[in-house]
Amino acid sequence: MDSSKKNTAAQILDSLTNDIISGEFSPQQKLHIKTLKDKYNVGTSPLREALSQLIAKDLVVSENQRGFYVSEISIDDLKDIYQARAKIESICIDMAIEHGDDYWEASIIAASHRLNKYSKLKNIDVLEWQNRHSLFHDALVSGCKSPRLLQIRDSLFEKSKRYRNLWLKENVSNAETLKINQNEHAALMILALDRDKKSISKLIENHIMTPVEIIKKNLSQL
Amino acid sequence: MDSSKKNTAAQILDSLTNDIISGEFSPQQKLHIKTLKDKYNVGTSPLREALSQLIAKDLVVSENQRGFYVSEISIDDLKDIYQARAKIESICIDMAIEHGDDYWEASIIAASHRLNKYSKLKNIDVLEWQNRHSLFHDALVSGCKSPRLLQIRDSLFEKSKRYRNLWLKENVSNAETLKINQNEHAALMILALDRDKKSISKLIENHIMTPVEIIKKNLSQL
DNA sequence: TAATACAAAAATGTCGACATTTTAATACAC
DNA sequence: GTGTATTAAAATGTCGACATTTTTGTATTA
Repeated sequence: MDSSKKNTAAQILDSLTNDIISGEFSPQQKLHIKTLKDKYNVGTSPLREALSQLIAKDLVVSENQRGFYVSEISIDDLKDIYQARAKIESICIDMAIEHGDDYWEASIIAASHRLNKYSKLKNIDVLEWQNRHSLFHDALVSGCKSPRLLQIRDSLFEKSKRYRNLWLKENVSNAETLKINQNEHAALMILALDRDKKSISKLIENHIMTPVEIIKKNLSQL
Repeated sequence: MDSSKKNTAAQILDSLTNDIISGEFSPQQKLHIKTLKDKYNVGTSPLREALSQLIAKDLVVSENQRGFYVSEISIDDLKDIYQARAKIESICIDMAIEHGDDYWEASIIAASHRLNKYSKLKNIDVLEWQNRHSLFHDALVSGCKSPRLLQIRDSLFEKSKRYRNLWLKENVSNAETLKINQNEHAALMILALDRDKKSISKLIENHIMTPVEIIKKNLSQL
């Protein structure tokens, strides 16, 4: 573990980030200083430092003298985040196609294979599937050499997890949608290797926007 | 002033942000806690909270037990930021063209007029020109209804200011480049009103990338 | 002279205390 | 009973102190 090298503030930042994204703390929930101090066994300073960073990451909001709250979620925000993700992902892939070399192509083929094999299993562990799924999409954009754009991509993905997780609490992916999903992945790989910017741009935007409607339904039932 | 409503941490955040972007603190400069406490007349907690947020904003980096440093700048980073800005701006304008209404169009025309009039003056105050320039570009993207994308746009612009300001220290815009610049602005307006996505996309990317070469030269002389 | 070891100084990161503000609980008036 | 004022309780935000780590400076040795 390199968490031993991290200071208390950085450790709590990780914990808090995780607890917010996973939904352990609900949207708009008040985050009492005292409660958090007890929960994580820390003092005031590192806790507030972590909260400060969460404010900058839009996961927490605060009002002077009125404390901290988990930032709210909404259908509008859900759509906005996924829309932004779709656009950014499209740019990253576009740049990857421009700059990607043989290693980039190979990493896509490899990641696709790993995802494919696992998707055909009978009992799919959702976590493992998600992992391979993420790595496939990472491979697609890995040819994009812009650290800033990739960082923006990561940050938006992290934010989208809040919605995804809230949804996964009650849902497990079913076979039919999974199949459609896999077909899209196969198409994405082919278009990437063909360096077909225009087609892949449309496909990736649709691909990313797909979950929105489903999450939207489940979200409005809360 | 509503800074009276802000707590100490938020106030120092503003000051520090400004002092880093303006170049008062140099890239990679060490930020001693003690020195900053004296400079801003504050205690440890709010100062460290502000620094924590600056870390999240990539303006400051820190290593455990080794303190805080102004994050470095480089030609690679310069290019990356401007490239990212160009892509994001292009998306925002694209979405603005899709969703913009009469008010959007009118605001572009108005902002263009204000920028035009001022650009023709003999003695141009750089700050005022920059202000009108920003407002013109803001008007172009204002039809884009995505808060997240606009937020990303702002954040990238803020980061780019570090390079721009470092450069402005020694340079004043000259008449020739200003004229070319103005022609591009005129073209941008026309293309926006014509809703010509494809053309405006190329133009805005070039327009944003223009300063890079000039800044690059000045930067390598430091 | 260079390299290492040791001691002193400086700097970081964490804590708990305290002043201030907000929230709640209670009493009072209408 | 409703609404307002008052008081008590709880929570926030800031500070300075302190333990720990890093850095600097000096002396020692090869």
